[in-house]
Amino acid sequence: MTTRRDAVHDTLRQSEGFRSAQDVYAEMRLHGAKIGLTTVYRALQALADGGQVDVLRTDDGESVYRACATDTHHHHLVCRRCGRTVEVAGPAVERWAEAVGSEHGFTEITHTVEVFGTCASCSPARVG
Amino acid sequence: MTTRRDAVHDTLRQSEGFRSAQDVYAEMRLHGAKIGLTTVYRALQALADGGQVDVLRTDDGESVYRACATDTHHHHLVCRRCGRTVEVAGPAVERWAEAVGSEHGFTEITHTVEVFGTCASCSPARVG
DNA sequence: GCCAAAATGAAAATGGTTGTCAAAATCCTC
DNA sequence: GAGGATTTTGACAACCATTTTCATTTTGGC
Repeated sequence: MTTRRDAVHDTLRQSEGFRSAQDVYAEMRLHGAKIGLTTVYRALQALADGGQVDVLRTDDGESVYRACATDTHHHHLVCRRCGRTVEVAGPAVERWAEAVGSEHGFTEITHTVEVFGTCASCSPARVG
Repeated sequence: MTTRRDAVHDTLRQSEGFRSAQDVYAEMRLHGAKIGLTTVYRALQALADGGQVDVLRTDDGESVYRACATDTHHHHLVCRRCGRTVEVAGPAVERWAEAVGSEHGFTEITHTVEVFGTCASCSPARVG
């Protein structure tokens, strides 16, 4: 058996960064794995559910997964002109979110943070 | 009617938080506006493109828009079960966003923060 | 008024993700 | 080890937000 989940997890481990479910599926097929798309999705979800992989959404709304290597949670700084994205860490925000949540009796707190700005390359350029 | 874009922008201004394109569309129709879903999408994109509205993705991968408020800036703490919303201020976050932005050479920094959690009334203990 | 460019919108297409459900694999019980 | 319950799997359809298409309408200039 070796549940397909392990295979999926394995494939993800072999990848450097984040991969979409479709990517993982395609790669597994390339390697000759006999697996269905549905199963890949389910495996990924289960893995994410169990905390074995990290999930995040791309700007396209696509979910991408990464084998849990660095559990460093981070956010994105996005240039509103060129769309360039920089990954940023924000321990202060994490703490703030937690604090604000429990302060109001909320539990299982998660948060979404998006920082928009105009990057250096676009800033000096004339606007409009 | 000059451009439907103004109508869309207007509708968005009347909303407190983030609204999905579909929401905006539904609301406009309720108000009797004669507009198509396609146009709402296009207007929202143009608005976002011009920096008149902020965009972000929900956990569902749905795009939500908010008119650029220059008023009192605050964030929302949303219960993922009952949808209850609490407005919260986060000076620490504001500073963090600014710092992180300029640290990477970004200017005109804005940010969106949404905190999700389970409120006291919907505590996990009751989940069955 | 007329023509050209832009805007509009209804419907169809797109595409990632989820649901369905029957078949196959696995586990448990005897 | 056999038999049946349970879980997993996967092909395919269903979903649904978003995008594209394309013909029609509106806007603007002359």
